Amino acid sequence: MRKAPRQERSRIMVEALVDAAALTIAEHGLANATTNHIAKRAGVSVGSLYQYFATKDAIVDALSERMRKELTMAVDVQVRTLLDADLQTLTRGALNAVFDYFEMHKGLYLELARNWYDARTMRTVDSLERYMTEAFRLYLLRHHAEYRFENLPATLFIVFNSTVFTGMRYMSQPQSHLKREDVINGLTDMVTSYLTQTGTTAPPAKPTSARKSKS
Amino acid sequence: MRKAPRQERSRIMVEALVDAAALTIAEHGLANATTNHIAKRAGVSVGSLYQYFATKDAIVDALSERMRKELTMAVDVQVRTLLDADLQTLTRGALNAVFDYFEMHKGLYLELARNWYDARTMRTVDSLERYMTEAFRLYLLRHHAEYRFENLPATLFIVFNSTVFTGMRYMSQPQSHLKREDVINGLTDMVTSYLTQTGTTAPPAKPTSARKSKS
Amino acid sequence: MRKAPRQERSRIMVEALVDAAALTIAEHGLANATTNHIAKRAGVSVGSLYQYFATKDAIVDALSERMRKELTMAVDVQVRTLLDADLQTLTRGALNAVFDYFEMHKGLYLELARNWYDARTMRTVDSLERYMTEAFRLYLLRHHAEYRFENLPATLFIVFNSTVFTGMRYMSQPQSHLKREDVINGLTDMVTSYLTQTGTTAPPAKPTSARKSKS
Amino acid sequence: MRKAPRQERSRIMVEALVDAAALTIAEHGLANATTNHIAKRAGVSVGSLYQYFATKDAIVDALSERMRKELTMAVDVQVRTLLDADLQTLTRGALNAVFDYFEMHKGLYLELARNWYDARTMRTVDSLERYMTEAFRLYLLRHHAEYRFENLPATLFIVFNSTVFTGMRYMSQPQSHLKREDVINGLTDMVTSYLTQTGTTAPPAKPTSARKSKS
DNA sequence: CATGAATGAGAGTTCATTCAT
DNA sequence: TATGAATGAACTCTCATTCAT
Repeated sequence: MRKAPRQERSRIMVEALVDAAALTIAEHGLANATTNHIAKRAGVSVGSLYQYFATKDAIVDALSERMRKELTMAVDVQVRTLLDADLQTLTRGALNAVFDYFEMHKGLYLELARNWYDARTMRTVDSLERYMTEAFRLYLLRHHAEYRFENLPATLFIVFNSTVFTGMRYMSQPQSHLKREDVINGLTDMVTSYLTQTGTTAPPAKPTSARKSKS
Repeated sequence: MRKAPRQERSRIMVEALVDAAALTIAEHGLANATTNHIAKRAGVSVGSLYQYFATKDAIVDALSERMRKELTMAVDVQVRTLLDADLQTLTRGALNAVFDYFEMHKGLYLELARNWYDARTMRTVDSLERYMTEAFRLYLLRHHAEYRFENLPATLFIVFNSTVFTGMRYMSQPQSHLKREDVINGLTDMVTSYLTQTGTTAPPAKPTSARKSKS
Repeated sequence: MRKAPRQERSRIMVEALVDAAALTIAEHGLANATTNHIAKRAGVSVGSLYQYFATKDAIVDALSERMRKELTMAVDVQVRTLLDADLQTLTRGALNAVFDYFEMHKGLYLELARNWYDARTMRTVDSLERYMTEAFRLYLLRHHAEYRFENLPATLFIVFNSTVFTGMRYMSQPQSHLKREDVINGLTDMVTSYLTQTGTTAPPAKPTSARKSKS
Repeated sequence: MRKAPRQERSRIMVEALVDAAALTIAEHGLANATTNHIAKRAGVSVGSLYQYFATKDAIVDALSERMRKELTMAVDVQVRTLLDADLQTLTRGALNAVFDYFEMHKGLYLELARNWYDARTMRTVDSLERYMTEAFRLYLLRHHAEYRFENLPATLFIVFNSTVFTGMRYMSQPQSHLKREDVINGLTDMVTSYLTQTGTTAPPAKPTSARKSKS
């Protein structure tokens, strides 16, 4: 089966290197993961590493990208399955998918997640947010009879970040006195009640901007 | 007692160094901020820096600590003032305090916030969370007639992290198409509706794993 | 098996670095010999130095070790050859070997010798002492008809240190008004007369310094 | 008694600093004793230290010098007392004086002694050697009927260095299996037998390299 | 293409020395 | 004079990156 020799080999090498990067970062932390560590772990020389990645950052980027793809896929599966379920079920499903994914790679991508805000990973977060937001938007549109929003982008931004970061923080703690189930339940409740609420947004009844939100 | 002798001078130097650290970190990022950069920015020599801080980490710790104190204080003022207000007003007040604080130091502490999960800053986050959680708990107890919770710790964990991280993410973006007001309103709504909801927590009425849920 | 591959190159580099260390230490003194100096003198970068030695101390250790091996070997040759010679001949032979060795590397290891007492080189001295002591002990046992000692360990300790340090001091002086031959002769006489003496050890006949020594 | 204010104060300060240097060096080792340590230990500021000593080395020099003076004095007392005693008694007396001195300051000057060969302390050793050599020479001259030497300088050089360095090495060891008494006795015997021997110096009666030293 | 020895700028930290108070 | 905060050159060691083999 000696087809696709070049490209195939190359792809395998890249995968192996990203794997090694994941392991090394998980073990030593992002800051202490050296290119030599990674190369050795991948069973190749540093020289080879630089044949496939121009820069150390390029590897981390690739790892972020892979994480993004996998996470997206994991959520996507849930969302497709639950497109017709009610909001609560969908939310819980999506959250469970995310929690599962992180737990599956226990600590593997966690260190990466910890550096979430690195310029490097910023792109990845943005991309992830775009996808999730879009998915959620589609769901909401499909159920437009039930939900109506004044400011959909803001709502989605809030829902995405609240759930993702709270989940990430939960899983970042060595051990928590909270049970995973409770966190997921809480988040689900919060999101559900937020999205299905009947009323009252906007400025406080300060001097009473008196929005008679009959809408 | 001459004017501002020993201790005063020392305090000023420490402040200057922490300021410089904040600036330098904001500009170069936490990882690339060197002790020499910081010292130079503070207008002193590295030697002086090490006269006041035993270690590079010690400076970052000091900066974290300062941020924690200031943020805590900013929120504390709001909370005390609004102890008798309704939940929505209180939430909005607290959120505004946090947003104001960060905007006041625009980018100053932001880079620090970005590295939120560093082992170093972890302590600070924990401490902040403890404070905020306690404040919120007191408020809720004072209004126990109105609110009742099954799992208060989980609820508070979720509220704290959702608001803080969403706010932080919002302000981390160079520019957003969302208006600050919208984000604050959204968060406020979400928290309010979550805490005042009437029902339904817990496992979905999943007919699956055969929970005898008659639903 | 190409010519001198991995291991050979590595061995050469190590040798070159130890050589450079010897030169640098001889020139600047142990305390002022920096890793950068040593690397530069060896014609390589600091990085390379640290590829072969984990620590600055590791180089000095290697240098000490080399000195120990060479010195031991030099003396060993003499001792084996002269095992059946008389004590005077053996002593002179051993001393000449040591003097030759140091003169051969004129000043090369001298600075190292000067720091003889460094914790670092202490081990080396101890090892050297053990070897020489053992060699001498074997010689004495072989000639037990002629020599008899009350306190052999003490005797050997004295002989070893007296000859070695006196020799070292002699060679440490930029120039001396004494001739090498005279020093060696003197030491030989001293050792010989000490080991072949007939009598009188131990505390002086303290009470009554009136030692009946008719001599 | 307010006489000699300037000079007296100055002398006291110098003493205090040298004392502090001795303690600090004994505790931290010569290489790790900083001027700040020494000044603090002396209860003054670094600035003051530099008022009395131009350089860090100057303090070490002063300490060496003091050691030299004290050691010389200690030996001098013995030598004067024993000028008419026999050689063995004199030697033992001198050795005991040296051993006592070092033991009295257990470890205080030991670290300094360890660095005996430092350019810095070289002078001191030389001076000490000159004194001891001279004292011994006087003794020998006084007893010229008994002792006669072909090469007095070489003999004295050997005796001085053998005894001093062997003694120093003995006391440098954390603990030795040899008893102080045995070492002193051995050295005494060695010196005595060396100086009172009847014959045979010079090249071995080697028939070998065939130097027909008729010359 | 693979290798891994070599590079060297740069990081954190120390400490002898100075000088304004 | 005494002080001790300030200095900054120098040190050890690291690691992303290159290039001869």
